[in-house]
Amino acid sequence: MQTDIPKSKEIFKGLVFTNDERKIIDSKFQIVKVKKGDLILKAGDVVDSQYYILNGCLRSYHIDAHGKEHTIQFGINNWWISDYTAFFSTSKAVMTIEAIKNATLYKISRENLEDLYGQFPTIESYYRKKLENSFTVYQKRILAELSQSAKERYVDFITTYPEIEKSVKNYHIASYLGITTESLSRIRKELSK
Amino acid sequence: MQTDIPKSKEIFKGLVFTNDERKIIDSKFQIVKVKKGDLILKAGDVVDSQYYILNGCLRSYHIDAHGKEHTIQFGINNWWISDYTAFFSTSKAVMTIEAIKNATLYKISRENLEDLYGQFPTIESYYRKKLENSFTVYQKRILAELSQSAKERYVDFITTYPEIEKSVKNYHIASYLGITTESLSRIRKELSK
DNA sequence: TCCATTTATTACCATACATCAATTTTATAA
DNA sequence: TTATAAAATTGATGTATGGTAATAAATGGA
Repeated sequence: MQTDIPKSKEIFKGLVFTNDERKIIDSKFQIVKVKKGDLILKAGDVVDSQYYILNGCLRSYHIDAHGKEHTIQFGINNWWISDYTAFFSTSKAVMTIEAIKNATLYKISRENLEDLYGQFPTIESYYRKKLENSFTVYQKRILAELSQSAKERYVDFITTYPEIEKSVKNYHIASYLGITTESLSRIRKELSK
Repeated sequence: MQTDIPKSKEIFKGLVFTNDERKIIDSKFQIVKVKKGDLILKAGDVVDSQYYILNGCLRSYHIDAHGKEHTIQFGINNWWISDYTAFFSTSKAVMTIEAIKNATLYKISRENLEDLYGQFPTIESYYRKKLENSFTVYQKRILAELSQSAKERYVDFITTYPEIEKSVKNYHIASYLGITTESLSRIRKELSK
């Protein structure tokens, strides 16, 4: 049995709320349990929610015109995941989100999130920082793709995200780095020397 | 002589303010005129401002470990530019920002911007949307780098940003696409057939 | 534990883009 | 307008990564 920690305590770790406030916040999130292989979102879907990952592992990927998968994001413990492009613009999903391992998620709808923004400025500020941080991560990734070799990007990846490396397949990492699984295999061989 | 349009009318085109409010807002921005070749920010600088581009053309670029330049962003008419990674985190700049053409900018400091956030929720919301939009643009660029050839990315670039193409050199575009100027030249030859 | 399936590796060859070194074209300033 | 510098192009060659196919290793279910 899991101790019944309020969702708000898990999600908004740094923020302080009264018990009454926690009740309001907790009521906006819905627990979703998914099994390995499940898709929580498919390209073309309407995206009206985002997900806090309590545990497990997921990835969001795009399938290009040639049918190839490109991983945009992995998500583990304490991360958020969604198709944010679609979520922000209320357009249809271009990403698919798949559970790589069984996972427990807290789902919140755009509507409920906007309610929280209105009631709790600290929550709005929390999401703003999250967005600023994602922006920074994306910019670093663009620079890495422009300036580094596949080997360098792989070493950076496993150094920066050792926890993710444990949970995902090499072909997932390859699709994140933008190389084939064969090339990644050759890189790994090189590095093992 | 230029008609004296309030800065706030240029910058926050969709938003409605009273004359008194406009005075407050306008007082937070400072006009900066730069000449072709000027740098408004250098790698290593403290970044405490961002810039609205009234006219002209700028680019922000990163110089990698091998001394190569990688353009992250171009900015023209009505765009914003800064080293946002540094601006958000109050860390030192990793980007250099250069005027490609003479330009007129409206500069706002982090402090003044936060004042405006406090006084005008619509301004805070304006910047949030801007950030969401940049996030989306970055994600598209990551996907393009992962899934498209240099030729495809070049065609997309000149189709999406015809105004920018007019103002910048081919080697600027090459550094944005992540290829050499020689490769871009070959791609252009191919396309002209 | 064993079999079936998934995942990773390897070899061989192909291709996109990089590098280097001219050379030509275009822009700029005296 | 001419001289000079900056930018773009071209050719020859190198290299990183891709594609295909076969095999090996690891994983997971009966």
